[in-house]
Amino acid sequence: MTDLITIYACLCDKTRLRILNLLLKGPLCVCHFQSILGKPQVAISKHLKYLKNHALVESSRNANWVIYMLPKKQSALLEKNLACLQDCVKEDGQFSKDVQKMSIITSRSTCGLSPKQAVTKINQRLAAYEKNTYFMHR
Amino acid sequence: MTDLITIYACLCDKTRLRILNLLLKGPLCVCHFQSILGKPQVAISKHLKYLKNHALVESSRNANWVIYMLPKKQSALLEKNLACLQDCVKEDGQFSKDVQKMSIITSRSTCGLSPKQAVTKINQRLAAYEKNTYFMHR
DNA sequence: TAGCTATATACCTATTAAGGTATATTGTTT
DNA sequence: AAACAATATACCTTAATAGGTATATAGCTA
Repeated sequence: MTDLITIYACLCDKTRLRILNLLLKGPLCVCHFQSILGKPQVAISKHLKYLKNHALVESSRNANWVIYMLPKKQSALLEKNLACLQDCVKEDGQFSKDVQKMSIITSRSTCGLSPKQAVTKINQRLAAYEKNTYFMHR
Repeated sequence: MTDLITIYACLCDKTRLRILNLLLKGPLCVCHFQSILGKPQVAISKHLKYLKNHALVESSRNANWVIYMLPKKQSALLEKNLACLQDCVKEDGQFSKDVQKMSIITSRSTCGLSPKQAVTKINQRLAAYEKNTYFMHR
């Protein structure tokens, strides 16, 4: 549905490119974008809204968090451009560092939480996992 | 030199996409863009300037005409994105029609010109051909 | 030189978007 | 219910861009 022009319009902002590059690795929530990209919450939120309005991302709420992800079924156009994007940034330091940070954040364990908190978190993760929106919070 | 964001910014306008799609087939001058795209001269001129400012096209003057073409040496980024563009529009009616029109215009012969005019034109074409800016005018 | 053709530029208007501050909303926890 | 955490929205300011009209420029022709 989203036409080529709109896709390019979404791609012509650095923050949005970084967001999409991260989403190519998996779902992520707003606060993680914040810490990875180092941008204020409102900036992230507005860019995500922009991407969502143009159908480049989807979101689903999980407790207090809203998880963003690439659309489950993508148009051929979007697929091609995301593949091209991935190819274009693969040697770019900033984009690689973003992905590195992401893997650190999403692999964080529940150590340090109280048992109750840990159970809650793990249950959340399991539920999220089944909804294909797996992610982690401290 | 042109970064990815800038390339996407150039690509997020329909007229510019159509211009680039045509240039993928070969050099073309402003007035031909006008007749193929059906846009006023000033619009074409401004979009070409935009593309040139961002190093997505080059130009060279040939008599009264200014011929635009893709850069002789393109960055890897630009190459990838132009290839992706070509792939993305190959099933789009408008872009195909543009190319069809282009081939009609650029294959136009010198029939109907006075001998002197024809010689002049042909010399121009030869000169242009050697400068890799071959195109045709009535 | 004067007129002509092709192209470019100046200027104006309207729209869009980015970035910021403050506030609202939604869901959770106690 | 109240406080809290994560996210979203309203509103403002500034900048960029598209589109249009009018005019300028560059090169050719007679």
